[in-house]
Amino acid sequence: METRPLDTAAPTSTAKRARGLDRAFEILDFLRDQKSPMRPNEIAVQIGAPRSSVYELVNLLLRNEILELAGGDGRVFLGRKLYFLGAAYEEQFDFTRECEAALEMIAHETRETSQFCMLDGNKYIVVRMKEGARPFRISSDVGQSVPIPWTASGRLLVAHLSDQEIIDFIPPQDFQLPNGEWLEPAVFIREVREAWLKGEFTFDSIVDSFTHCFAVPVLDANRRCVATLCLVAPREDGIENREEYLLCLKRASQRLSGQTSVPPLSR
Amino acid sequence: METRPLDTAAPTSTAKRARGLDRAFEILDFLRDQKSPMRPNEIAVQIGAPRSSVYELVNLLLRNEILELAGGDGRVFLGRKLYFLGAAYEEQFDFTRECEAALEMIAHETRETSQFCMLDGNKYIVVRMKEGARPFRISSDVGQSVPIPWTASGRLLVAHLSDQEIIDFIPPQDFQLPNGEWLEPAVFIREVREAWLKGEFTFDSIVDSFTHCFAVPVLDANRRCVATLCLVAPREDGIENREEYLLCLKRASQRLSGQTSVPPLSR
DNA sequence: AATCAATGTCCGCTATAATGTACAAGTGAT
DNA sequence: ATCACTTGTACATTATAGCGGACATTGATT
Repeated sequence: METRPLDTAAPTSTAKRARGLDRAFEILDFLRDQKSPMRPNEIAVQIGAPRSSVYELVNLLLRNEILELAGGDGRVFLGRKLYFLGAAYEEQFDFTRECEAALEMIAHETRETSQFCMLDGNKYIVVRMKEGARPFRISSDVGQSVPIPWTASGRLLVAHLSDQEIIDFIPPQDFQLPNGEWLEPAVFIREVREAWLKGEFTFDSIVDSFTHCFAVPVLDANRRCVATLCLVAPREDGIENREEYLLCLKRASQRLSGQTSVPPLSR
Repeated sequence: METRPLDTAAPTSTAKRARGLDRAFEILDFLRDQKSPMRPNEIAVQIGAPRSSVYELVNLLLRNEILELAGGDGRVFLGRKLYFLGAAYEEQFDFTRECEAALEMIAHETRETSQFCMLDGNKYIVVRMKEGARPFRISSDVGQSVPIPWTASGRLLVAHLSDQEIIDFIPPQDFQLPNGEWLEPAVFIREVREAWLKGEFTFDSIVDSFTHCFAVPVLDANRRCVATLCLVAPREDGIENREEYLLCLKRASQRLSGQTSVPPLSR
């Protein structure tokens, strides 16, 4: 019926005149990232957009209650309407309940921190998290965007793409790990394929130096990985209980997979 | 430092060429209302927008993951990104936790159904609800838009507006009650003023014929009504326990009011 | 077969939205 | 007092986004 040109979702930076809609969502994403109200001018500067455009868009978004004045001094932040729209999404694809139950179960059996993760555009994000029995400082907060190659889940979340698509999909600079080293895309892709075959991926976290990460895929009706369940454990614990932990994760993911309540992956 | 032109929020309907952004959010609101995936063509027809425009916008929104393919046959629905944005909003104005606690408390003390309500544009909506001990069919679902004059909470939610602003704000046809009768705007306004003075409004529901509704305001730091707590009880129960219920509601609202976690009302 | 309605695509026209630029006002440092 | 900087507003220009309308498919109904 159609085949989208596969625009790589990237808001394309080279365009001379950006489209209002794209700019608008760029603003929203930026605010989400900042996690705090900002002034239009500041937004314009930071996202590298013309001031006049940003002012106009911000006013439009305010009118629609997509943005709200917040924090005084003309600062704006994400608005109530987004909350309502998000709630409507959640209601339609009601994965949160089962998801919460799955995390609960994992946390109960393993006493470790467990997470439910997805892709947001071309980044990885933690959608829900359940702290383990002895909580320790986890590097990635809920809702924080993280480069895909930095994470165990990342190996599974792009498994439905071809090699070339993976290359095109992930921003090149995201292959630079937090320690400065570069991860060879070919190596990453090999890990992706292996992870998909085994239905799991585990490694010592790249982001910190004391945890071991486990990830297993959550599949939609078409057996595509739309999300992951993962588990973050202190390294010794992780190594020691490896098989038990993996089994637990897989049991949980099995229960989630294929449910109609899991949102399908487009394309 | 500035005074926004105060654009009266009206999405201006007379415009010849609608702005893409407005159309886009019109689509999103429409989908929220429908609560199910729809085809672009159908959307265009129902919201009375040019087909070509809607197709273009839908594609743009798909690219940004604001919409997702869902339900097959090219149907689209609200997308994951909206969920993420909504979550970010919720985190910033973290009223849900206290709110949930307040509802819990009310439900526990009264055994009746309690709700947390706000304005969504120029409509009333139930943001959260806690079913009472003996749940009965409540007319208004969570997330459903309802005309302001139909609800007890409506009397409080517009209390910060002047008479004229109230008239301008509420769509004229919303003064027609579900039974077909017209509520005189002047009468409504009088009720608004009284409700605000007493810090409460109660009446036999207009929407159904067997419940009595109680509403009390939740105030922000500027003492403006940004939300309401309300309680829906069978009529006899409502009349009988009137004072007790009101007291309970007011205690709960007191705890919520003025918290920084309550989102401020713009303008 | 023929007709009609519903759906998706394509393309040219033009109203207008995005932009650059100039201006004004406030703030703080020197 | 002067400069540098940040923030918000106003306006003219032009690239383009929204629109109308033609066309192609499909599937149901006659």
